[in-house]
Amino acid sequence: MNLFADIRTLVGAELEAMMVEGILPAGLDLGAVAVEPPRDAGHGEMATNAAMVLAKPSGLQPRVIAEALAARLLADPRVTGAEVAGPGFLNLRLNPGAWQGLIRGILTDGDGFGRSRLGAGRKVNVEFVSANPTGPMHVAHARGAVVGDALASLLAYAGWDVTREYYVNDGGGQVDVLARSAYERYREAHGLSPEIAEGLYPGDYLIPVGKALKDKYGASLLDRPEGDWLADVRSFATDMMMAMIRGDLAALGVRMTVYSSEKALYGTGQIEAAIERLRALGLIYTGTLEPPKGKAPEDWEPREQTLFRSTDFGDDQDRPVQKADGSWTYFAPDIAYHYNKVQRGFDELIDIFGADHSGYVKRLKAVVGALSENRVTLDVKLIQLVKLLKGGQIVKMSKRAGTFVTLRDLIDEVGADVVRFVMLTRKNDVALDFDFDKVTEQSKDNPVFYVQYANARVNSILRKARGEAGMDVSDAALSGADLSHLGHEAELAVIRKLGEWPRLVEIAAKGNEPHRVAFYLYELASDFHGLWNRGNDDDSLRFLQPDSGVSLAKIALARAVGVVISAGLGILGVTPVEEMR
RNA sequence: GCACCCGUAGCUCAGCUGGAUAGAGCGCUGCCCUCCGAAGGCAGAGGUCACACGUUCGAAUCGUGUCGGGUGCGCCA
Repeated sequence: MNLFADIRTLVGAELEAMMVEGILPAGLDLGAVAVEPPRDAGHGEMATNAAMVLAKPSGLQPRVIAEALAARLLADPRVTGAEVAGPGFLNLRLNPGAWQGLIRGILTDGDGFGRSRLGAGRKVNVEFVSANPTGPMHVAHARGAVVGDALASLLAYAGWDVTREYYVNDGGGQVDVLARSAYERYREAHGLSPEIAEGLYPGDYLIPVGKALKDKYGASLLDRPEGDWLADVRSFATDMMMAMIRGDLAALGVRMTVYSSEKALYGTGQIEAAIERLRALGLIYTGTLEPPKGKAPEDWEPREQTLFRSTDFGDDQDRPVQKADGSWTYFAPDIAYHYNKVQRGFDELIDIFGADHSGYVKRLKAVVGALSENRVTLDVKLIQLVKLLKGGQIVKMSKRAGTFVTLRDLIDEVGADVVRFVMLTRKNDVALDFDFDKVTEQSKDNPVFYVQYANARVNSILRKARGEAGMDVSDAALSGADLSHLGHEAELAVIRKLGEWPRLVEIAAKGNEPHRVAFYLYELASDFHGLWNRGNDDDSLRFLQPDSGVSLAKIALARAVGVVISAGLGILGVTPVEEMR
């Protein structure tokens, strides 16, 4: 149920009829006609730009179209006002009954109110997190994890068939470093002093890996050349790291559908096949790159390499798929991996990357386009940095010094719900300040608290009605309420906000922008708190009334707010609280 | 040098495939409340949307250029 869509349908039908009747020229494209909430509520409840966008193609004055359309719309019982304003807007007022009916729709549909078929069941793959399996997740990963997870939920809610995927980078040099680091901890477990050389991972989290290696292999790996143990230790340590990361993700409430392995692509011919496919398209050649301008490496020497012609797609240079020694660069298995996703039948691919991967976007988009004959789109969301603040100070993080803040630390300190909500209070391409002091504060400054508090108030109303008044406040009972009691402007304002929810879901899903949900929830909570506060001055605006019929209608409104907040928080992966403590 | 992102109120940020007088929170000013419908409420001041040109009936939004900040740029992933 989507009132904006309903009215848009009405407007479209009337415009079609006007074309049939010759009032408008036939064959006009109505694609740009929109029905939206006006920016200023004083202008009305809904506005359409139909007259303005059709003025030019029809050769008519906007006012002429608008007035003709207005007269027709007024014939619909839902429309009680239609005024031409500004450059040609048509501002509509709706029968209060139409808005009140929305409440009944929300109570009937529950979580389904706002669900959309926009995605039309198209298959989308959201690849996110993909942290290297070399240590625990830290805050830099957390934001990408939350954004990816919420985006996936949003798209599912809006009608896409969503796969959540983690690409495990277990095939490169960094897992060899992991293995060597773990081996030193293995020696340590045998009472030898570890030699954590420059470049190895010094973190304590590898101590248990060393012990586990000792449990499994005893002393059999001691004093053996690297070649004897590297592969085994690598595989063992990688598995333990992935188990730890899965635990971190679970603690954050992030679900994955699939874990794909980079290593598994090697030796299967998939990399070669993907490269050959590109070669057939004329996009792979052997050549020598120019040294980078500006900052040329000191040891630069020209080498002949296998290159991908990404300059054809706007990249600033072609990109090597093979190193000078003939082995694959990271890019090569990634090509194969994206080819694999294309072959699995996805219609859309979304990659969530850290902002430091920005240089990687063009070549990947080029690869996906080329390997799918432009059937599959790739959208890359770059996640900007998170700056941690504590007591007004920036918390400095250094991977080398081992002083980075792990995701677990963060969750232990403020809770997964707070981490998730706060990470979604910015759009992804803007840096985010995460202020420990603010996010745990119980005040209006803290959006997490403010939204949760609204939901808690809804539950408080339901509890009281059930307890003190002994009312039946099941959704079935509430949807039978006489909603004409909800006629006050402050109440209608909340209802109108609720009416925007289905529209917002579609807008957010179209742009792959889950943060819009968080902002919407804040606004809805704000309107609801505003209505609640007015009850302090005006008894008739309180939710619990002496007249049980009136009470039922007002409780229905509160419950509808709770339904939408719960649905929204569900998309964000935040647990709605029943009660503030 | 090139590519990508950002530049909106004193501060932190929204701004819905281009729409009306550009919004919110904090901070500031004034009034009210401080009776658990508690963890404040109401109102007000405050902006050449970095700058210039262009497209359009209409630009914070699209295009080009300039300035400022961030990130990245073969043999790491």
